[in-house]
Amino acid sequence: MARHSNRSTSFDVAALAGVSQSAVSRAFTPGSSIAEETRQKVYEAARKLNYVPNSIASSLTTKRTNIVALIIGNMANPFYSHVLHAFSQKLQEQGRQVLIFTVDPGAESDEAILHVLKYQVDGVILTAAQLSTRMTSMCHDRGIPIVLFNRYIPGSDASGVRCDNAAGGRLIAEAFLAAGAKNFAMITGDPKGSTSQDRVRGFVERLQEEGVRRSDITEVGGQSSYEGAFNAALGIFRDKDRSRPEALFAINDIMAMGAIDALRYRLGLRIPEDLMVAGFDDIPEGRRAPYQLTTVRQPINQMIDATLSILNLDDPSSGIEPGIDQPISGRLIWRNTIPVPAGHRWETGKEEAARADTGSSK
Amino acid sequence: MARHSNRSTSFDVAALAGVSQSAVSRAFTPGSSIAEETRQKVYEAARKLNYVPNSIASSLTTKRTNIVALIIGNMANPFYSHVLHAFSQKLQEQGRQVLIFTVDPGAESDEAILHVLKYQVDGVILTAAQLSTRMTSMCHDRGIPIVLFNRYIPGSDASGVRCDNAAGGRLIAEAFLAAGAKNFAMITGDPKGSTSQDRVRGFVERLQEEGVRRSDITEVGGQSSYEGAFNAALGIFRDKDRSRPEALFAINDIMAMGAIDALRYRLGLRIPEDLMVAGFDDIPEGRRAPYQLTTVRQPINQMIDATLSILNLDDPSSGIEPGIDQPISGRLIWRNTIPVPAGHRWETGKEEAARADTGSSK
DNA sequence: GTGAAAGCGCTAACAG
DNA sequence: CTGTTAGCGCTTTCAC
Repeated sequence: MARHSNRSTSFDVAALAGVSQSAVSRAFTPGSSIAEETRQKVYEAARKLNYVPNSIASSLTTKRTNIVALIIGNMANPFYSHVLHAFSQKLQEQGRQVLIFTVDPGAESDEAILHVLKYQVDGVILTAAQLSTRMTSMCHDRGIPIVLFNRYIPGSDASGVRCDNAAGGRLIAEAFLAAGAKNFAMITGDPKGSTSQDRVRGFVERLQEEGVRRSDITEVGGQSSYEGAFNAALGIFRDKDRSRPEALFAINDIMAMGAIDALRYRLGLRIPEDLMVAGFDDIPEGRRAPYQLTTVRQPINQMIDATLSILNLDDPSSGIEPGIDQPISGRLIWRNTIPVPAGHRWETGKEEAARADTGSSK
Repeated sequence: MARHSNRSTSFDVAALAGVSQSAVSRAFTPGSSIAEETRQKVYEAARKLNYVPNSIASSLTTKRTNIVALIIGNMANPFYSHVLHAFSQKLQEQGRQVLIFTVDPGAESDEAILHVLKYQVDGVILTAAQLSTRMTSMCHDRGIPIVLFNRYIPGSDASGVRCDNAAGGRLIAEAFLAAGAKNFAMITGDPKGSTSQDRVRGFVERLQEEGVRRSDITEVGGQSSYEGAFNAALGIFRDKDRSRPEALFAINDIMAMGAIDALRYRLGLRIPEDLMVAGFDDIPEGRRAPYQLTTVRQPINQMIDATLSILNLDDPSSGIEPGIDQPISGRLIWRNTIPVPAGHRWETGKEEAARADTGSSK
């Protein structure tokens, strides 16, 4: 049987129901004026023919595909697979679907954008990937709203939604300081990405305010991955020349997990006794028993809502706002990879609180 | 600025280039007969106008959207996020994109299919979700190929690609037996899913062949999730009435990880000394230092290739094959959660071998 | 409330 | 090789 043999159209349904084709269209368009009686006739005919409206065809006239492109640069980091899941769910609830575009981590997504454009998507969300200003303006020109999730292009007119990464970096520095650390190490992510840069910057700034010298802060790249951080950690702590850091900040949780495993299983270090560690993101994986990671929570649901609201999918006539970029602040979640300083009263990151804004958004 | 203000069409390009509109169409259609010179003229005009062909419009005539629907029921299991990533990458290489449909784990995906149909996708891949035979035949009727990934509907005409789960279950049983276990426990997944059922069946069958009584095999549901298995493990091993199992089979790796953490961190058990554990899937996460999970590797790249080949996206005229269902066998990856039986020569699951077919498919 | 008719942006014969 | 001409399946005026 050849494909597309019997895909029935609104004309077929119209014929069967004894109405005009436009009546069929109306029957399936919420809010259009049609008598309940005719609508039922149409529905019955449609059911008989297994008719499903062709939304591709309708988008030709409506100029809306109900498809949102999600460009994602690092599916290996669970943080982003949770983000993807959350977006997909929320969008589905509004009758839209996510079209995925994967790009290599750290790669330019300019080429991807070109493909995105072909599909006439209603909006695009870009996460964990680079993008040139030229591309954002191409989207703007065609009236396609684009928002950078957890990323921004300095000096661009593209909107961005992100956690206040610099402030988060400061929070971690603060925690280390309170716990008495004097020597520090960082495992950084994508050196070109603003996310990693900002976290690093905040962290270092806060440390420097307390008189820590930059030379007392070791810095190694971990490629934003578990494996990369695993090796990076080995590199830092094997090096006998340096005085051993007492505190390690991995700029995201998945790297913190990799570092912790390397430290424990390869180097036999105890955490936090021998070394304190912190991450960033607060992915559910970091909350698990072996890690109990102290971290900064990204307010993911808030960020997603903000993204969707900037996209403003419901009102295509609204036009594109000039880029807005309001960082949302995260908060420190205190678990077990930094010793609680004596006499210090920290907000605890116990599970009651932990559920507040994270994970599934349902 | 209102959206869709200036999306230029092939007519605009044609006018600027001084050719007919069909020439523009040809210029962007690989393999169509057009003079190199005119093609260049068209390209130049297109560039000036920022023209990108509207693939939605073209699909109206070609009957191909270059979109493949992926219905996914359990994004929380890393196995499936790896699967998603792999599909997306491979499909992208062929110039196609993945449209995501998330359904609640274990839920019927019948409603999702209805939405899929609207988008006129070229094919659908269904993973970790239930589907009625009625829906598969609806797809068949309209000539949309559908393949069930790691799932099958007994007695259905839908094609399926899966690991030989029953055989895999037997492999685990075999390993436990070789290591001298006498009492067993299982943590199962979605009770309605064939995947969990088959793994359990193979496991139990093999055990029974060796004279193990069904009553010596404890069975608890773990909801296919880390957390579910964490709690399930606690339930099994807290119960003082039962003689404590010596071997625990979690029917997927993510549950094995949850169980291991519960056992170690809550109950203080050592693995494999106090209890041996095995999983299924061979997700990269299970290879990490804290787990070193003995498991059955799903030949994910083979499975993906098989799926794509059944979908046969390149040849829409071919018609849909009557359901085929050829399980691909997985192999046991021996790591550290089952003690290696003395004198037994097992194929080791060291990393050289581990890279053979798994993870990124690049 | 309903039908007729004109497109949406593109591809696919069909002549030339 | 190139232009002309029909549509693809649907939405949307516009009369009635």
